[in-house]
Amino acid sequence: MNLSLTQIKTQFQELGIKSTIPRVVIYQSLAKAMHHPSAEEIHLSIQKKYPGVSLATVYKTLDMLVQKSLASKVVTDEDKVRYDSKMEPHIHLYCEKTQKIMDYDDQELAELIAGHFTKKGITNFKINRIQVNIKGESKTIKNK
Amino acid sequence: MNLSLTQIKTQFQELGIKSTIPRVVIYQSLAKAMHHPSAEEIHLSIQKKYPGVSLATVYKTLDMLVQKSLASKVVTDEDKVRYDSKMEPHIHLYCEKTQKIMDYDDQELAELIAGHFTKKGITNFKINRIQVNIKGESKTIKNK
DNA sequence: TTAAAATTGATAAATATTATCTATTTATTG
DNA sequence: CAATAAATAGATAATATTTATCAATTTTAA
Ligand SMILES: [Mn+2]
Ligand SMILES: [Mn+2]
Ligand SMILES: [Zn+2]
Ligand SMILES: [Zn+2]
Repeated sequence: MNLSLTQIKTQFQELGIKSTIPRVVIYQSLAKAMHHPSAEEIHLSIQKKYPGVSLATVYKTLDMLVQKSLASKVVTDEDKVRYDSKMEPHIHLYCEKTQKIMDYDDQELAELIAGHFTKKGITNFKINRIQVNIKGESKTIKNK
Repeated sequence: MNLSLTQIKTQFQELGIKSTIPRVVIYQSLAKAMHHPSAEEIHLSIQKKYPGVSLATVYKTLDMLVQKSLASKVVTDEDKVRYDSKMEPHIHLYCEKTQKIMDYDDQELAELIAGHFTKKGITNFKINRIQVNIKGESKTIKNK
């Protein structure tokens, strides 16, 4: 999602988030990224245009965005958290060869699962969110 | 799962794993644990009976068990990997209040999802494993 | 413009995990 | 059972990621 600086400032204001250059730039970079970047990767991505922004600020801003529900954490087998600005429920495909994460939307499956738990809930547990993660291998088309 | 030392030794032999006291004890502790322990927790749990075993050995052994498919990693929002010796596919319930992980078996749901992807596969992706994680709150019965 | 409050960046500290390396242990052979 | 080669363990250093600290700067509102 390519968001303009003014779009982001407006969004921040609505949520009571104080607008600062680091915050806006970090959120813009995350929103544009399609690859579920880590804090380090976001820090690198803004280095050229905004060399002053520190890694600590990137971490603090990402935490804040998660708190405000503008982003979510994506954990993987690597010892490193990645972030996602796509907040609509969706499935993650983890490629075990490349470690890449792809988004996958499947409304039909979402409804299938939701329906299942509507009928047959879980005893003594209040469901807030159901995440489906699929591990496997992405087939690159251009081979052979 | 409560496994005896001889049971474990036999299992190791079958898989070509060299039997050592640390390895057997670490695997036994993991297999007995119901709470998806971290390396640190496993290290603590064996301290009394086997004070010599180092944390490095716990990490190395857990990696080996994952490699040999006797255990799997469980990642969470905490910056710490947890381990699971239950290798049959199952669902994890994450309590957002207590950070506890519970196992939940739902054969019906597993078949529902499997059936869905049999009919309607994912383009350019080979599915190896489907994990369903449910986040929410465990309702303790004894309140009120 | 001023001032209070929040945020930043520099840096130190904390955590979790991995690497290194020698001593010990294991499994195998005679 | 003793000897041996190979693998593993434990001690500890190093690495990687994330969090905490705190003075200086910036933001927002008055
Ligand atoms: Mn996900
Ligand atoms: Mn870490
Ligand atoms: Zn995503
Ligand atoms: Zn489990």
